[in-house]
Amino acid sequence: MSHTVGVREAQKQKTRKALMDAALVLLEDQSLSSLGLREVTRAVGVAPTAFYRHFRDTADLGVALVDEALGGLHAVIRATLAATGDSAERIDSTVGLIARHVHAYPAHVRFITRERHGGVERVRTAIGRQLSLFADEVAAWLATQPDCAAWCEDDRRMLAHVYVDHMVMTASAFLEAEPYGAERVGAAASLARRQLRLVSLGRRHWLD
Amino acid sequence: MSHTVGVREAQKQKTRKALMDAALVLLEDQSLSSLGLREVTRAVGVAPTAFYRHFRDTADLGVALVDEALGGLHAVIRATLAATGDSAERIDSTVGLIARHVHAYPAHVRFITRERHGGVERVRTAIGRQLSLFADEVAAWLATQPDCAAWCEDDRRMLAHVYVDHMVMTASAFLEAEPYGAERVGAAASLARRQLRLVSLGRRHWLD
DNA sequence: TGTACATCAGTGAACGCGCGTTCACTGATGTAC
DNA sequence: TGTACATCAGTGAACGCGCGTTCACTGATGTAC
Repeated sequence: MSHTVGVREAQKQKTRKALMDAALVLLEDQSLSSLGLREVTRAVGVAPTAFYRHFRDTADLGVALVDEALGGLHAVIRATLAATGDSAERIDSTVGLIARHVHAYPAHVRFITRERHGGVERVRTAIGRQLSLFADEVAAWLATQPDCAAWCEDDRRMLAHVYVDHMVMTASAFLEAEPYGAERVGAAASLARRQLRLVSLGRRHWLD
Repeated sequence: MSHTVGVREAQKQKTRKALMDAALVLLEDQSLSSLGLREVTRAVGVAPTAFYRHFRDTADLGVALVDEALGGLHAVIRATLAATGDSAERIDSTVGLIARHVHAYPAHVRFITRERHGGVERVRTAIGRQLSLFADEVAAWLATQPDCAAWCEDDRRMLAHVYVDHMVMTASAFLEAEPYGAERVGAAASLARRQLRLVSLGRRHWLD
């Protein structure tokens, strides 16, 4: 039942993707706020004016990058939450998942951590909205967990917030560790696991 | 014994400060990576070339802003750690302190959260170094606390890291809440306090 | 205290350059019959 | 299947503009005697 797109539309999507990929590379050592439209088209090998066929401006491209970077993670998060196992197993597999994701999509992760508090409002808002949706999903899942069922809604949101922030910070830590080799990546993983253990302990004794 | 600086040196420092203040204002809706030297001098009302009497480039100005924003906080942190009181009192006063600091220096706080993962390496490094020093101080203090004395050094650094990250995140949350009024600021404070309570509980049961 | 010289923060003109945006265009793809 | 017209992704020239950096300068402040 897949809709076959025409040759023209396929080529258009290909150029659009090329612009987004080139932007991600250029954003490795600058912020979106200083990214030039001509830089991006030059990197792709198209005329500067071609940019306007795809995006209104670089902020618009940034919003598209947010969707590409975070849009697909909702399913991953839901799957991670649905997984079974005791606390230690869940922590290990979650941290492993983050490590693999950062390794597979380093430029996307860098973009998100850089622009989360960056200088382009529309992009900051887009990232904030996605992270807020992640927190919603985690909070809804917490409501189904025996140990949190009795918590007030606000406290569950607080904890969900902690988990989401921790995920972003851990991804960022992995990114910083990568260039220094496996040892530093392992240290980042160990740090992340112990932090999650601390949170687990706090969670277990929240209603004491 | 205070050294009296000459008129010329005093005037130079005044211009330097004016450049830094103007930059902070301009950085409220852009990143350092796109801040122009001419923008800054225009805002101050000096010739573009005057900039070079104070800074090599805008990255250099950024590093100076990092020192201005974070350099003075070491004493504040040490004082906060040295304060007495039970866990709840300490949490309340710490969160209150952060709230007041953000209210007093919003532009500095925005600058730090924006550039912590921003596009200018030298500035990122300068911020990372300062935050790492904060973590050192917190870790050293934890070593003096009865409940953490038996922890391994790595675990104390982990917890110190959590406290420092939480401080930065809370400052950023206050900053985002401010324009929406006292209610949102109060919610941010409540969130921060409960997160610290969660950490306290985890800490108390770490060696169980 | 007064004088003669040195220092140096800030000036203003000039430069080459890349920027974002406009416009009319081209030619391959899509569509109707 | 073939033809005639419409669509539209990408082009290339042109524009005015602000950028970072250079340079020789000015004139107030500092210093030595």
